[in-house]
Amino acid sequence: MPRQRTGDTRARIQQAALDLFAEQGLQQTSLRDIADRLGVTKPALYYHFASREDLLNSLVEPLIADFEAYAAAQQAAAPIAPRELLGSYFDLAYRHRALIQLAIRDLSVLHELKLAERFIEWRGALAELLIGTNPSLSDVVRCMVALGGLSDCAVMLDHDPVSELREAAVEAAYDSLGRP
Amino acid sequence: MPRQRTGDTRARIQQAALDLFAEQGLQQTSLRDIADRLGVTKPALYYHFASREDLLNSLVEPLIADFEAYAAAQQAAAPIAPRELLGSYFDLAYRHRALIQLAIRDLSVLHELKLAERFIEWRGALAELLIGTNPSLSDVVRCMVALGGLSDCAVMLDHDPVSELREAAVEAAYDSLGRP
DNA sequence: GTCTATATGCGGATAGAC
DNA sequence: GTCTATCCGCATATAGAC
Repeated sequence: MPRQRTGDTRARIQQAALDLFAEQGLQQTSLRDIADRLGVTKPALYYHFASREDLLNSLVEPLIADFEAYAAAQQAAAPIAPRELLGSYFDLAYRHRALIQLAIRDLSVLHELKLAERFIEWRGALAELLIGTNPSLSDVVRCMVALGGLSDCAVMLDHDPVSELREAAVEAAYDSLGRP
Repeated sequence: MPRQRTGDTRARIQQAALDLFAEQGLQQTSLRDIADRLGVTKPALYYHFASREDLLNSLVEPLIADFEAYAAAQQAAAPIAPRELLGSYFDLAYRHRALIQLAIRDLSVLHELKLAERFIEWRGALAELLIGTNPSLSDVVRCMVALGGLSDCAVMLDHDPVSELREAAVEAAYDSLGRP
């Protein structure tokens, strides 16, 4: 098949960046690495992105939008059955597993992209839907085990069949909540 | 109080390094940062450590030794009641929470320190004690939620009273295993 | 859109004086 | 034990030709 006509360079840069980040980490990947992978020179990248940070932001924007919308939707739909919330949270994490894997592998990404506070916000909102506004220490612990476990599984076991993985993860997370 | 007489510079460097790593991440902390914090110059550090890597290794050695000994001891003592294993694993993680926090915040630390394979080994050994040698996907998932949740709690909720935290975390982890 | 050439700064690391 | 001075390499980023 023929190469696409034009305008795909920006997207190719983004894909090369994601690939390299996954292979060797974000901090360890320079603009030179990205340019080399594409067979162009560094300055070429600056035609498509104003700076390294600009490139990074363009990669994370979709995730931010999706998480933001998800948190808002869940809050609007409250109260929700725990199992349902856990399931949709698994789906969300699975959908963005590539970037989350990156963030897990190198959490300082969160700081570099100023995502840390947002993540805490989103997580807090979900936790409130699960365990209310005045949780005991035990509630907080169970919630952390449940939500943390879900994203861990979605990200680290993604070579297994999704549907089975989802079911097993939701079940384990639900059990960790300790409901009778 | 008077400054300590001598010989504490090495330890002061290590402490400054740990503080800065916790504040701004390992990759983002240069030898210059460390030297500045102590009010000395970079070359001074090289009198006490052969290289940056040498400094890093000196920080992680105690953790390695402790984990190695723990994994061996647990394997030797098999079979162990799950609750007991989860509890002692919590204690281990809590004991080393400063460094684990670092590793969690920036997993590439594990690669930089060649700790990744060891961690997988240790975790695998513990998992085997919990779920045997031929686990189903559901077993693997539950085990990941349980062990991951324990260390998450030990590290991220360490401002709460330890004994209560430990009890709650072990209980949540045990429940996530789904034993009847 | 992509190139060559270059500016500028910071990283780890060493030599050698005090 | 700590300093000043310095080397080297690689990072991001820009100027200006094609």
